[in-house]
Amino acid sequence: MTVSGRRGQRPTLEQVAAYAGVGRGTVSRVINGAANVSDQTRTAVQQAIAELGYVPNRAARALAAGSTDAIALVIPEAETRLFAEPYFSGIIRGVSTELADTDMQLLLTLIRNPKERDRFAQYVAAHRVDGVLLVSVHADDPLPDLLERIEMPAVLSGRRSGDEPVPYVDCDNTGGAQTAVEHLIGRGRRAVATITGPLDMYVAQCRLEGYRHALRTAGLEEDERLVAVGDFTEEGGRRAVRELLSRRPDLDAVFCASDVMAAGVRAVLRESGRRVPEDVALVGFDDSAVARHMDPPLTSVRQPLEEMGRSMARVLLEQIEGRKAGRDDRSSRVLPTELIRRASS
Amino acid sequence: MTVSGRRGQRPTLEQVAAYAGVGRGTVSRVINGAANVSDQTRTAVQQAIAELGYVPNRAARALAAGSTDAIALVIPEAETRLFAEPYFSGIIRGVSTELADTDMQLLLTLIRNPKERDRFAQYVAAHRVDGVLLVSVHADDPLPDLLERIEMPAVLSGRRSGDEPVPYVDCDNTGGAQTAVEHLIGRGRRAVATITGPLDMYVAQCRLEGYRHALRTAGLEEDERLVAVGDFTEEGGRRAVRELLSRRPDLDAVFCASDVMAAGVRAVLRESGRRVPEDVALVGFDDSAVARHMDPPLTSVRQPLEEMGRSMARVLLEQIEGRKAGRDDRSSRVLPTELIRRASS
DNA sequence: AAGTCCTTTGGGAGCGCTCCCAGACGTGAT
DNA sequence: ATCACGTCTGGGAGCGCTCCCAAAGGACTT
Repeated sequence: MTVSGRRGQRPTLEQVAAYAGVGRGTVSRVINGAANVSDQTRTAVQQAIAELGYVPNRAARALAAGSTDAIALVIPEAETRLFAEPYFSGIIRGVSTELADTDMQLLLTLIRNPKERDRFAQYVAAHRVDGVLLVSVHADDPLPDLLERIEMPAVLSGRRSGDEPVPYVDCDNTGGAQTAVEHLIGRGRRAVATITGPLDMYVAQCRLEGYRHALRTAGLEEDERLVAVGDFTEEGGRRAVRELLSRRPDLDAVFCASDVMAAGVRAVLRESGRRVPEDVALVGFDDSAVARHMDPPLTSVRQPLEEMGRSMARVLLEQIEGRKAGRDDRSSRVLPTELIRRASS
Repeated sequence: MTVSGRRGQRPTLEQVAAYAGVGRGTVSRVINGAANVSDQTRTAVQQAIAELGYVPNRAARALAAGSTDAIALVIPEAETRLFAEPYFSGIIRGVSTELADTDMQLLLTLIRNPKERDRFAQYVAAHRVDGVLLVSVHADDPLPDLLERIEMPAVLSGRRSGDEPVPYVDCDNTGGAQTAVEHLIGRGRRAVATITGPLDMYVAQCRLEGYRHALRTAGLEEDERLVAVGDFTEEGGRRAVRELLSRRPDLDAVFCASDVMAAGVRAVLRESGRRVPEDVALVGFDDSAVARHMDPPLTSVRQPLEEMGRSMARVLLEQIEGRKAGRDDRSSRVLPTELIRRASS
């Protein structure tokens, strides 16, 4: 009899059991940390596992147990380019860190078009993953509702609206914006303008709300001519700031809802002969690479991306765990932001 | 009798077979595109699949077939921060694109420390994936050799040395550097300096070689005082350019082996009262976000990241396919770079 | 001494698929 | 009519695990 096993014959549960002189069930119990195993037996099994270098077969486990030990991280492709890169990799890093101690696998899925979305939807519906992490979904994305319907654990990064039904992890956009604007006011600026993101995005609404709140708190006038709607792109920032300058040429500070827009603003200010920060102070949002390398370096609101990633993973794992135990562990989290002060303000 | 199936009872192969009035084997054959199925039967089965919304169970398939339909993308954590971000996400995007038509899954693994590396090594040894994509491995990383030993298909992004034994996909670093320097010379610069990466990295050696080659071709002197060793960081760029300026205050161009170093160089040049590009022309490498947002925008050598990712996936899939068929399909690829001209040169 | 309960254990019965063998059927040659 | 050969098909065996039931044994009680 030759050893079968079509490739790199790894030991199986059965072999470990035989080696340790116990039954299959017992080894399984030891591996899965079930109670009801005597210390003596447990030790013997653990030794057998170590000596044989046994590693459970994931596919077999998944098949038998009906779970997959994998979660998917879904990233809409469009966002990847737009949102400054740190967002993307920061979140991944956090998620990965949190998963390192688990034996959950991280499945990366970029969704570029409706066809791929449908494919993923089907994939998820077939229960190929235990949970889903959705990065920066749009308000009209059908995926969250689909997941809800098939009772697939999910966590969003960011909210689609004020009363997001799906568990999420977000940063305190309102508070971050408010702090930024308070900072500008604290530096003596009085004509503080803002360039928002697209206002159909909740994140943009929040940052605008923070701006308004800061002005109100400081007792400053809220001049609508100081508010311009942008779209998170550099070109959008350019356009918006030109608008602002034409309406209120006396503005002495601009709070941009993203660093990328701030880069556009900076360029236009230079063209118009205004110095930063002497004539116009500038603050951005995201603390991206762009901010650090601008001239002068841009003060910006930092999101705790890595921590957000970790939280997302944690919240998702709890949800999965809870579902298994028949509970309903759904929670969300909002993390604080931090103002990174640089020379632009 | 109620329907069993512990969750969201998806149809199984068996049920499809019953529905179509054929045997299990036949359905399996249709799904896997095997020959020897009459058109009539095939059509009937396909219809049954469509009507029942059948999706094969991956775990079962993996268990029965001994393959996993998944490949791992491994990223050493250290690199994530260092290498400008576009690298990371560009490659991922390409890989993902190429995999979209396959039903291969992409597993993302960040490796932060030796412990995690060992864990991954074990994971791979247990054949939990069909292949591995390694992003920017160091010369002393034991992973490639391990993979070689256990005959696990693998592809590297970048080479560790001139005669890389493991299949790789790289960009033409030498050619890119050469083009960049030729461009500087073409603009009338004669004292062209370079700041290299750490010279124990092959990529740094190549870019230096390209620099040298361009000078030689143009018949310019190769003054060692015009070469400074950097480390791909901004601070390293600062230090290196100060060194260069002290040795050759008359330099009129600098080719930096990375954009990030160029950012440091730019700052030092400004401090020293030198204008870019009037006094000193500047070219970087990577075409990262930093390059676009520098003042003036930085001319830089672009790597076709997305295409590299696609190639990596393709090369790996061929290798996996080949191995299945008993062949040895190992190939590597070197892709061309492109000089993106901006105001800095 | 018999009964009760709890802890610990072994192993059967699948999970849903692929692989492969044997059988059914058809075609053409003898 | 018989045989050989090819094409197509059904279904058994098994992948390595988890789940769960029943049995074995020990500690107490009555």
